[in-house]
Amino acid sequence: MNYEIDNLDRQILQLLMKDVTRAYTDIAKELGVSGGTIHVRMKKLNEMGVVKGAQLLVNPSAVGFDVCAFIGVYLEKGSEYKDAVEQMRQIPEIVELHYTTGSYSMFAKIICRDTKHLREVLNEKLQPIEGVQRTETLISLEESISRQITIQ
Amino acid sequence: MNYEIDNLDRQILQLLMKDVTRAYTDIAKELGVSGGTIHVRMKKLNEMGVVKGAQLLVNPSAVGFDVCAFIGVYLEKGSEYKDAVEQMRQIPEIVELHYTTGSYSMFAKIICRDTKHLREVLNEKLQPIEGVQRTETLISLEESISRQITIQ
DNA sequence: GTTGAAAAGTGCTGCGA
DNA sequence: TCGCAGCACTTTTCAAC
Repeated sequence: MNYEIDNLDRQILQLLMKDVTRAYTDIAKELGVSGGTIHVRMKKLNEMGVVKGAQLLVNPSAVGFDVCAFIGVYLEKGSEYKDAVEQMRQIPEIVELHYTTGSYSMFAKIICRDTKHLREVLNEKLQPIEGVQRTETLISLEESISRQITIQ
Repeated sequence: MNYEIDNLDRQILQLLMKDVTRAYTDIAKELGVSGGTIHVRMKKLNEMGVVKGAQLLVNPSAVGFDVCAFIGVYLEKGSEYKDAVEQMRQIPEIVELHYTTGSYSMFAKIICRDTKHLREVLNEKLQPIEGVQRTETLISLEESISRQITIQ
């Protein structure tokens, strides 16, 4: 199951990352291969875990989630990381969690309805987690860029 | 064009956020309405900008992008923000950029091939931008959680 | 591994309630 | 405004190269 991604794979991915609704036959035409080939490649990329499906892009503020924030978490000991992750997984407001270098032990991205909701999550859900010493909050006032990587 | 999102809309969004490949007719069955209704609602949500299409989920490390980092950027003056954003938009490695409260002026998420690539982006692309005083880098050693918000 | 066409399923549009 | 049915399109599959 180890397969090197070739240039055709990368081209397919790049085109689909730009517009995932595009038809395979259309992509096939642009790249000069048949629609079946695109299908076979995408199936392989899915099975390999290179592609993890697709995601609906929803504007959070349009559904009532107006506050985006980043939380730096200090743990008492780094070894408590695994337990803390499991507990943070139970907090649906956390959309990203990273184990990072630097002064923080962990770094989370969190999306809430409003500042009151954010305070509730911080005080009632995050801070009570065992091993969490303190947190630092960065509130995003504006998301100026949001896009995917360019793979070639 | 101002329309309140009702409960049916939220249910449709929640189901599609979990699995965007799911057929409208299938969702219709679960929610007890017709397939046409789902289509009308999704069309409305698209026109309203609540839904901004879909995105292919690619595992960055599988395509050779192994380093994910967060960069806190200090600007000399906050007023230089707009110009700086425009220049940072030209850096494809930056996938997210936020204007934040706290000690940083801006906060960026960046995805690179390796640490050498990261250093190049920092030294040759980011630091030379006018108004950028200094930067702080947090490297993500592991992304433990990555998901979407739960809207109800 | 790629191709081309056939088969199955889906999204989309118009009409009726 | 919502639900139903037909049409066009796409994905998927498969045998052959």
